[in-house]
Amino acid sequence: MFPIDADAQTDAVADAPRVDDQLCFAVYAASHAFAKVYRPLLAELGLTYPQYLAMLVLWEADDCTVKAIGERLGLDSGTLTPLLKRLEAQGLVSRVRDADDERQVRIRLTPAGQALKPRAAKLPREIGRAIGRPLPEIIQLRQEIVRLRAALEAASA
Amino acid sequence: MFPIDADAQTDAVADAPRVDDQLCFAVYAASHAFAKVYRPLLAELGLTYPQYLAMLVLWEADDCTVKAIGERLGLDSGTLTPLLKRLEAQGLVSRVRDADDERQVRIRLTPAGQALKPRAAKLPREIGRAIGRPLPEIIQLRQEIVRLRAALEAASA
DNA sequence: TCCTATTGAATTGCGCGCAATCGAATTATC
DNA sequence: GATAATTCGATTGCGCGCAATTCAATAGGA
Repeated sequence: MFPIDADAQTDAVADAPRVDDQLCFAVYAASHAFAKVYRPLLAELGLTYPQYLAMLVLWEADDCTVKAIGERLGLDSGTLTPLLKRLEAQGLVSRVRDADDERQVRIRLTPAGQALKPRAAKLPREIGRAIGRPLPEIIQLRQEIVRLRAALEAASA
Repeated sequence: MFPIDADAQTDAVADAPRVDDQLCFAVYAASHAFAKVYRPLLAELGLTYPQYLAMLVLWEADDCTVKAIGERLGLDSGTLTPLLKRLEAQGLVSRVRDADDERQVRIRLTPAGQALKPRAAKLPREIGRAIGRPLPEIIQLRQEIVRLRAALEAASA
């Protein structure tokens, strides 16, 4: 028994771990599985999954800078700039340079972006039904994954 | 309290959920956090994270078809074909059409690909230390995430 | 046997995701 | 106030990840 990534491998030391035993792979596969469930539902709103995450941030706190969204989601400008431009092209957000600090670009919801909120709000509950497990369990699982993320981020810092 | 994706939101029905409360986001962020920890370690081996996953499959069972790797990792040919070509370009695998069924392409480790195995085998344990939690906990967490993935895949099928 | 359906890869197109770099704007130092 | 360092965002390049299409090879049925 070794503390191998996350897994229960018990074989000889020189053996490569089995992919199915890896915690990292379990998380990787679960993330893809989530995306696969969300994709068709989000397609009805004209959003991709990362675009949905950005909209979640804005629905919670409108008028953010790109940096603020990036910190919240863990994404950098190389990802967010084109993503936000696509949202702008769809008429869901506006992108204007801040008058006080022209380095910053403020992202604001348009009326169309606001209008999407109630439709999006119905979405997570549908997913919740799909998971089909009691809510307290789900909440606790989320907490443990959040702690896992924190430990990993501490390790890579 | 609603079964919202995965989260503990308690606000009014019309409100969009908060991103931090979402299980899907926790998993998404944890997956990125894993990638960030693995990336510099894998860079020493000249591999990306998905390439590492493909190599794990091959180290466990050499001489696979593209389809077999895809089923194991949940990836399709659009992702795997160029990925495997890059591994071939690095001299880690060979890609040859099966003589019996010329539709299939068999992927085999080269000596260089085999030689990478013991170096890669040391990797997960380093990560395990980074996580810094008792192994039984980790194993149980992995199990729950595997079950979550299964529920999601059942829902999107 | 011929015809059809199916299967396995490859290809194309688009959208992340990140490292590296750049340029403009701001702040700090002198 | 000139200079240097920092900050924010955009850009480029590369590698996934997936949907959709294409093509060759195989399997099945009349």
